[in-house]
Amino acid sequence: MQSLIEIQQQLLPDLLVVMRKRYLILRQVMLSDMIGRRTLAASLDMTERVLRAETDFLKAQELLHIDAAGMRITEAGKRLMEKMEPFYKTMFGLSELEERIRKHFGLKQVVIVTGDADESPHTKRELGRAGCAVLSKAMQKDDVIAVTGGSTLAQVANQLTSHTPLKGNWFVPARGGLGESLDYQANTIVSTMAKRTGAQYRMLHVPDHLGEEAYTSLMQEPNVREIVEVIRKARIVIHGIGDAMVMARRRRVDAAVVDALKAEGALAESFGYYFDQGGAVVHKMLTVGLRIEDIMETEVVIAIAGGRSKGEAIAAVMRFGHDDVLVTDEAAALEIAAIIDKEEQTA
Amino acid sequence: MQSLIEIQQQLLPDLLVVMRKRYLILRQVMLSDMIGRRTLAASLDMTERVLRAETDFLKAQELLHIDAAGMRITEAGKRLMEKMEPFYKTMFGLSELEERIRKHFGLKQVVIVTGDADESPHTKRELGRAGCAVLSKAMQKDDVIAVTGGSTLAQVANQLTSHTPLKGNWFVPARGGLGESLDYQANTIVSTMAKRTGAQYRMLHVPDHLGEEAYTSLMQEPNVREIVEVIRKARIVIHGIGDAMVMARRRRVDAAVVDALKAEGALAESFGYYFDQGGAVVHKMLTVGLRIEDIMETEVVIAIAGGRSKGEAIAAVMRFGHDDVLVTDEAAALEIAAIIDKEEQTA
DNA sequence: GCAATGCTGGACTCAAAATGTCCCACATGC
DNA sequence: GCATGTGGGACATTTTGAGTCCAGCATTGC
Repeated sequence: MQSLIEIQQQLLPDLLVVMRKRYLILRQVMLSDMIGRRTLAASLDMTERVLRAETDFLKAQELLHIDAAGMRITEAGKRLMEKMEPFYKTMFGLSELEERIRKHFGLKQVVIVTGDADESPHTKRELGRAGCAVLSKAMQKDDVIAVTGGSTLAQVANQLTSHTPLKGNWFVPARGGLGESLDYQANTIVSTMAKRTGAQYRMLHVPDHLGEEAYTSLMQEPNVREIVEVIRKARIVIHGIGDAMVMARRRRVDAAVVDALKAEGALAESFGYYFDQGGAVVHKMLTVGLRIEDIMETEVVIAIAGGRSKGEAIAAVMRFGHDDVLVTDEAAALEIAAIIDKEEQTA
Repeated sequence: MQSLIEIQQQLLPDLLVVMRKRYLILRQVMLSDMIGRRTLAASLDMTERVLRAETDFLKAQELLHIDAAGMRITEAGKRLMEKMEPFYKTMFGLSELEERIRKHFGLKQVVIVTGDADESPHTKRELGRAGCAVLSKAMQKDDVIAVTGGSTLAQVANQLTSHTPLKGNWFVPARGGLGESLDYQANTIVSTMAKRTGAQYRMLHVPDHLGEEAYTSLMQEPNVREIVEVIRKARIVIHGIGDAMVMARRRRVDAAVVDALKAEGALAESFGYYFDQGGAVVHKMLTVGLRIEDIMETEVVIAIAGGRSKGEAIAAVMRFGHDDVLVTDEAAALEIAAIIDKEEQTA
């Protein structure tokens, strides 16, 4: 059964979307006994016209009965609902999760792939693939796309393709270099992405973490300045999310700062900033790269991260509230949902 | 699994059509090893442009590899085909049958509903439903629709509906009265159909079978003449199909004629004519109703009949070659397919 | 019995997607 | 090197989809 769904997903990706839509309409009608089009549209968050097209269809299938008094479900419709019950969760569980998380954080879109990126490399690859799809859709002509480092972003870079090379697009690193391995450096990822899509790119050959003095002098450099200006006006940002402590270690932040982070409850790290549980920035660093105020003005901010262990960190960054799209995996999504649950209970 | 497919067939028949289309493209590409767009379009009976839209999609899904030399299926595509194999028949078996029969008899459309009308009243009802759908789609403004008698047509009549009453349409009986029960009389059916759709109707109060003398004198009658003229210019004809001997008995044809029919190999009866295995008319009767030459000029001829026992008769009438649409059931369709098989083997 | 409300379905407009048609540059095999 | 067949770009046109209103009708509450 699962296998049939997988096949169908490949052959017509929006099958489940349509199916879910029709199912929800039918269910809502069933629960409402008798209901009008406008009321139904409102309760399902659809425009009247779209709903109408669907109800016309369901009527033609004789799953719905429509007359001047309103709509009600037919016997055949009820039977269909019953038969569908056992499939619902496997089929739409993820869509349900996506919608839940999307609404809770006020995002534009949430994409969840099956599995746990912590455990399976396959899931990590799928995560990358999903990220590519989202990014490709967001890209337009002559865009500047700022990219962070990390293994997940590297995964995205390795799978990015473009049918038609758009020379007008620029990939730039969001921040300077970290102490990470070369493969996961923002610079490396940026160059891979550009090469794979036939786009242009610029690198930022500067350490990410700087003292005030170094910062001022670097920003005097014309060629640094120039690229930084490009970075700060990026229309799209795509970034990973990490655990605060893990990242601090990887960045070789000194012990005093680590203690400070701990004290302030830093949970997550993303594009160089540290966030606490409530999504507040607990640690700011002077950077030549993308600053928090740039992010706030970026048109499309895409977060991509997966794995059960990252759930908490992802929730923290989402709460920060300036992301538009979240790409994650099932394990992380379930963690996030649990956090939402807990919060809603105490509230 | 079976059940999931049934659900989908109800909830998204439109998407399954798309799915089949994509499957067939992929299969054809696989079988052809490497093939070009135009060649492929020709072998699949599609226009180049729609095929292109589909191949672009399949390429994006990485199921198809396209380069300057042509297209070939990818590894992922092959795997998909394999995984799909076991589902294909349950999902598209009927579509396949439809297409096969359609092509063989050169019809415009074939519709097959599941089941056997001989055995299950439910299938008979479904047959009627499908007939309604076809008829509704064919009807235009100010059409004249000629209708024959029979239980299947009665079933159609009882389920016909119209969203908007079109006063301009006329339903007329194709032929005069038979010795059948009132419910199955063409006149009765015509009146039901007209009432249910808000259309007009005329009846033909004349016995179907006439001697030459009676014919001539009846045709002198102005009011008979008038309605006969309307009948003969019908744009749509919808008719049932019966077994020749059963119909002859029901019509109380005299023994001599029955023997003649037998001798000539009459197999099927439809709109008052008897057909042999090859679709040739073996018995002509003088009629005030629709004549064979009128049928030949009718724009839309719809045949509707089901049940395993009718398979042979349906095939015979189809071979006659002036039908455009056939609505039948699975059992009859399988019979028809078997007949086609046999014939193709001897050929 | 009547007014008010809520319902569907038709109509219209506008935008977007699908489709039919050509043509060009290019690979490939003869 | 030529003929054939390939994908892909371009563009006009048709079809479809969607937003918005409103008329006509049934039901309900008074």
